[in-house]
Amino acid sequence: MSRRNTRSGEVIEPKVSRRSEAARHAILQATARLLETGGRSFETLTIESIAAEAGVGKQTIYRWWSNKAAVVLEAIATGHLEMEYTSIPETGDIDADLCTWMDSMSREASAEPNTSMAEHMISALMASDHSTKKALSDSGILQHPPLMRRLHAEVESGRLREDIDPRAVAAALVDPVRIQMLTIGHVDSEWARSLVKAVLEGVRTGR
Amino acid sequence: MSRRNTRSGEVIEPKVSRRSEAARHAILQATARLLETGGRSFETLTIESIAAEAGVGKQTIYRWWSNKAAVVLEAIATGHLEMEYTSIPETGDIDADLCTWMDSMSREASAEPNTSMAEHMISALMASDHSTKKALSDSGILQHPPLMRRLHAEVESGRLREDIDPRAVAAALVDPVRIQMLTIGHVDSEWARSLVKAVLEGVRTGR
Amino acid sequence: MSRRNTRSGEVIEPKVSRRSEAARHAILQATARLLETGGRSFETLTIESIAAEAGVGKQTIYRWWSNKAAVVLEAIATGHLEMEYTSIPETGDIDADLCTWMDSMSREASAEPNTSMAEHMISALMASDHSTKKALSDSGILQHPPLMRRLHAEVESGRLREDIDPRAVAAALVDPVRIQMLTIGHVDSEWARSLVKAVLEGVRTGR
Amino acid sequence: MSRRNTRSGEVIEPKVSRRSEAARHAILQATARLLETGGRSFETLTIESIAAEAGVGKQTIYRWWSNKAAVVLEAIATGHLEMEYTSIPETGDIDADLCTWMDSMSREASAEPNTSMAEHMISALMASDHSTKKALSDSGILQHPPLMRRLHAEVESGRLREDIDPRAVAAALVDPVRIQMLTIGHVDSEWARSLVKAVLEGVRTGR
DNA sequence: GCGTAATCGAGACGGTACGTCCCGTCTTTCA
DNA sequence: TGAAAGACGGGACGTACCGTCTCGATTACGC
Repeated sequence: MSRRNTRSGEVIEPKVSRRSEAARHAILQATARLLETGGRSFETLTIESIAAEAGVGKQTIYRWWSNKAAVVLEAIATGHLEMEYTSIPETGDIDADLCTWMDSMSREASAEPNTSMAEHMISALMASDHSTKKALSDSGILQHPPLMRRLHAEVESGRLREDIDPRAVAAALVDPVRIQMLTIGHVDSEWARSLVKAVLEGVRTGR
Repeated sequence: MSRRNTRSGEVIEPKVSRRSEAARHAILQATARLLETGGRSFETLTIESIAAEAGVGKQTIYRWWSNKAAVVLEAIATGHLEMEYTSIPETGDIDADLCTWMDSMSREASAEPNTSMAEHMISALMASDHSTKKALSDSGILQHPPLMRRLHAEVESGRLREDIDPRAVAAALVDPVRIQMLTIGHVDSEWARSLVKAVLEGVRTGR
Repeated sequence: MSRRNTRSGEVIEPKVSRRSEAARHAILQATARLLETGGRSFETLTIESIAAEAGVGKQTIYRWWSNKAAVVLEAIATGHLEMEYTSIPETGDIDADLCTWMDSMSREASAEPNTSMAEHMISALMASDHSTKKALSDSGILQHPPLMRRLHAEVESGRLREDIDPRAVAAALVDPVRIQMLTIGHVDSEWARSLVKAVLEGVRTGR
Repeated sequence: MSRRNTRSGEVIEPKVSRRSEAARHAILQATARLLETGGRSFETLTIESIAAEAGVGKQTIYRWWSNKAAVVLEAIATGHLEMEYTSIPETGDIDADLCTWMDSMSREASAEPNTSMAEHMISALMASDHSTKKALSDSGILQHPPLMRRLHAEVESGRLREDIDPRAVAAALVDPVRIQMLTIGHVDSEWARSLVKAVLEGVRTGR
């Protein structure tokens, strides 16, 4: 009964992918809404709640995403779910700026624990398969863009060395704070000061 | 919590805690077994599987722990579930030692992803309530003891500054790697080299 | 951890089967309610609707019954779901009585089609496995008790032969009507008259 | 239903029914194939499986039939799905012939239960709407043609009465067996003998 | 050493969510 | 424009666990 040949006999790949953009959008939107204002964390977010919020059948989600991690990460990648970066003060004193910035991050996290975007993203990434991880890491979202910008600016004005990968420097500054907040929930000011000092001045002696 | 009064009016500390040490041990043991060789990650680990594996009623778990995170963390704290720390080479060249160490960590993680103890522990900590977090963080397990030992040794031999909190230094070295492995699954050698350089030498110019 | 031995060393069968009679009752009750007054036929009856109506978890149904047919049949067998038999007039004229009885059955079925108990039961039986069928057939419910009673009475008063299995006679009278109503939805009076005549007088000639 | 007018005002019979005979055939064929050798019963038969088996879009089925019952019944009515009637022996002894015939039916049903054509047809009829039922019942397929033929032959040769509707007699013989097999799955020989005796000789005494 | 009360194993219970299967409708593309 | 393909919103499936509960049986203590 079925045919898919041209007159000339070749088999043609169907155009297909009649995927509904409306449904896709509704799903990502709903995911963002639930995580941002629906009182859901990544763990308590469910496929069913997304489907309900989006007015969509569950199957429509399962058809295009392998699990909720994939949905959340796509919501992040597409900007439906916006990352919130604590802004870094710009007094010119990089030491002080980084310390106050870390304190701010800690304070914000303490205010409403277990609901930060970073937390959602890390949970989602941990639950993802390799290819999904790759895609998002390439996007650079993990690198804390505001910090990267500041580091680049400092390098350009000659206050920071240019022979060290700024991505590594950013990681050295931000990841300890992230881990601290994920696991302990807050950051000690004194500890933060040491961290900043170590990265800026180096810990090796005798130079 | 409950106290009983004798006829004579004194308040007596209840002997209580007829808690079965055998059951407690069996539960922590089973938890360790499931996570280490049972093919379970923290997410797929269930209270029911622990109870079954331990030959214990579910209630016995719920009676003494508030959730599976608490069980896992106690298993870690008591050593039933042993943390595995990639050992740091000791060639005397701290730069090279840290770089090869990071490469080793990456290689091990790539070998069997999503099953490292660190991952289980972070998941468990994220799922815990505040007091449980506090208790474990105080134990120092998060600080990577081998690295702390090495840093202390270097400080003592005068090769590293002693005016910087070594816990912060350890975090600056190990947490970026942890985050990288949690989220991306592996660590780039070049990036690791930059990280080590930054922390050891500092990124500030013109000193 | 687990033990189940007496002091004397024998292994004891646990008393168990702590099955909740309340739940069992609620489920059968709910099933009956839905079929009788809930506008549900066997096909449109769902396990979920039963569970909801009974205020019970789905698992509690699946734990004790293999499918909805088993639930329905148990509801019938235990009397939670009562069979409704059109009553047979008793004018003494067995021919006329049976004919009016058949007409009544047809009229009732036409009134509200697809909802008679007989229909539910046949559907349920068709969907059952062998052992369940056996159990219910042994109960005699399929044999139309009022008709059986009448036939026995007629035999005793000598108006019907006693050398023929009354169960077969009942079947010869009632099953054609049932099939007719299941498949066509009503019964033709003339056809019914022929049926009664055939069974009462026999169709063989020359006796 | 729709008509078109030409410019010249004449009413033209629409060509209509651009319905694809090939599709129609493929659908009925597929239905038959699935029920006969595809291991599907009426309940487990799905529109989607028919469409897939026929290489046809689902819509093509829904366009022309109201539900799967209608498809199945049309497959029966058009002979795509052939009814299988156990043949009646012809020894001349009508009593014995009917009894052995019933035994054969029972034996066949026991061989592979839940898959007989009769079962499929009854299920389909139960699920149909009134008009569909009417159409099929008028076709006479329900009356077991081989039995009807035999009864007519017996009447013609004067061995059976001609003043009783043979359709009712056929029903009295075959429907109890059908019900028995639908619900219990087999037929007891002794019971069958009684059934035949009752219908042939009648159950009334004293004539 | 005897009664009593906490703890134990077992697992049923009311629930929530899972991921799958179909339903019947709708939309797109092709011949 | 009919038919194939199949995405869509929806509803039910049967399963896995949740955290609570009840049930004897088994201690270990205080009298």
